[in-house]
Amino acid sequence: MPPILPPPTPCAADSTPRPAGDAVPHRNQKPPTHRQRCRITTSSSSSPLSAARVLIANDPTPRAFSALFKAASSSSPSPSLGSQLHAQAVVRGFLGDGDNTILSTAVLNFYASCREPDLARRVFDRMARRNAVTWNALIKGNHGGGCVQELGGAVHAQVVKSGLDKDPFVGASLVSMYAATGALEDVKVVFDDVDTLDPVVWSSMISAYINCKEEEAALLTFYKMLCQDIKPRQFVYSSLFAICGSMSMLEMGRQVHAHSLKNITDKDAAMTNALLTMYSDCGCIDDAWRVFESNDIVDVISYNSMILALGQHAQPKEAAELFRQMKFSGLIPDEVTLLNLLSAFNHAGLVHEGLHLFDSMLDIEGIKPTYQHYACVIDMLARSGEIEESMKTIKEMPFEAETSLWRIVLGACSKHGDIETGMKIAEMLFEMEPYEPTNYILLGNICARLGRWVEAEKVRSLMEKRGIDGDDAFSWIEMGQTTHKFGVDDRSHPISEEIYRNLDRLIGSIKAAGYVPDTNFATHSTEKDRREESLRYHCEKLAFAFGDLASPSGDTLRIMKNLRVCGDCHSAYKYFSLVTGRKIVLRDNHRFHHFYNGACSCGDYW
DNA sequence: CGGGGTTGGG
Repeated sequence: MPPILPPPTPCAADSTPRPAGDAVPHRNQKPPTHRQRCRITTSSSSSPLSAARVLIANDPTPRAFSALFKAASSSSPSPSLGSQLHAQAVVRGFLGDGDNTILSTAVLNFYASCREPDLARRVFDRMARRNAVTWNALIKGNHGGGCVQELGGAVHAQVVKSGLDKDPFVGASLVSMYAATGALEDVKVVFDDVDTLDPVVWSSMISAYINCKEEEAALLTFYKMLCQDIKPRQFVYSSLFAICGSMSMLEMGRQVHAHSLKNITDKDAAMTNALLTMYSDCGCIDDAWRVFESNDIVDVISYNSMILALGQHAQPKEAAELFRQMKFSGLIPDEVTLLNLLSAFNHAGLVHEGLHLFDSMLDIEGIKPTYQHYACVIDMLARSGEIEESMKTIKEMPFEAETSLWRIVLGACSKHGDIETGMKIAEMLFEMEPYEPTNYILLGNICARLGRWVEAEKVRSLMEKRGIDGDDAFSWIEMGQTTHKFGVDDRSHPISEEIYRNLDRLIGSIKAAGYVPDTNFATHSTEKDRREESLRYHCEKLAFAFGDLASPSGDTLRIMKNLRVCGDCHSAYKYFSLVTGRKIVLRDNHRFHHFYNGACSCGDYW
């Protein structure tokens, strides 16, 4: 028999001061009525452990057990607490042979939320009767539990046999179960069989497409849903905002925002947070601020999202100020908060502030640095030129460095021309992941920056010999309803000739203003004038030349690039903003650059 | 007793 619940003395999980009004029976109190016994457990769902003590101290009903399991499932479930409760219920004979579908389902659901599919399965097998809810709980235990392939299909077959595949609750669960493993074909089968007039099934279908990286299909599903006259709820809008943000579809994002204002009256933190992030991801930090400030449901994630956004948009001071405001408002920062603030300092090269925060994390904020925090600080040290210090930190940290972290340091070596350390790391990386193109490109860049063109060429030919190809660079810009995409030297655009003419004109005027092409960034050619030529038609320059042509002068241009912006283009953009008087927001794969009046918000540190 | 969403960016 498993141990019974711990005695009601303070323990690690329950040492926090008890909030006023929490249900703790006083010694001289009358025993609670049956009604009260049910209510006690549900009202103290914020503290399952203390609720559990209350329950066991009194005379619990099966119904009370159910409520307790429910409470325990929602807030970071603890498997040990669950199994103890389970044992208590067994002792009382509540899970005997009789009809106890409701309590059994509650137990089942508890194990499911703890990701204990085996235990869940055992409870399920012992149940005398099963209904849609039971099946649903079992399915929930399957995805995320890691045994989906083996069990998922079998469960699905059983569900079909019992005729419950029409049930929208079960359908929604099955959809997300299959989506978790990327089994889109199975998702579609479930979706077609289920009663699709249910809004949640549509919602889970949209999420399924997002999980499987089919963003367009997700949007299409949204349209189909509207055509069926189904009113979207907050869940759907948060998914859509996430899509629009990740794809930088500002126009679409604004439309979905307007749509949500018409359809959603009650506020919802998750939806608003997604909206905030959408505007930030589309380069509109001001709109993100507006959403944040007009939001009266502000939670930790709201602050985290806004601090992240400010960091990405090169506003570390504002991020730090918001962090203070967050603590002042009584919200407790979590590890993501600290990570986002650290990364805000990192983006801006505020090494001193970053190190100070990192060193005081545990003592002042009570948060133990995770691997991510270390990686951020190591990135910060390396990029600011403290490569030795960053190597030391890697050795000292209580985690094993992953290849992505080594790659960051390699990038820093390239930036600071540390060829020795760079070579060492590159060799190690070639061993660990011989087919990762970035490693070759970074090492090639180190050689190129030091003018060692022969060695740079060697790295390139090695890449070719191994059949490795880097990602093609491309940039895109939204104009009204259309997205215009440009590759390097791309001439496929319908008005390509005009674009090239405009770019030549622009380059002429920025050269007159003092722009000098930085040929260090042209690694594809060894002769100097060929190198300059190869820089001239980089995709981000083409995108700007097009945007400048296609929009009224003075408009802000928002341009995206799939890779990190090249140094020469960064310099050219500063001059572009000077000679055209435009504001330019450039999003690369890492952060945002705001160009205005000849300068960039990143202060040339990136 | 039940289903769907948001932050950390690779």
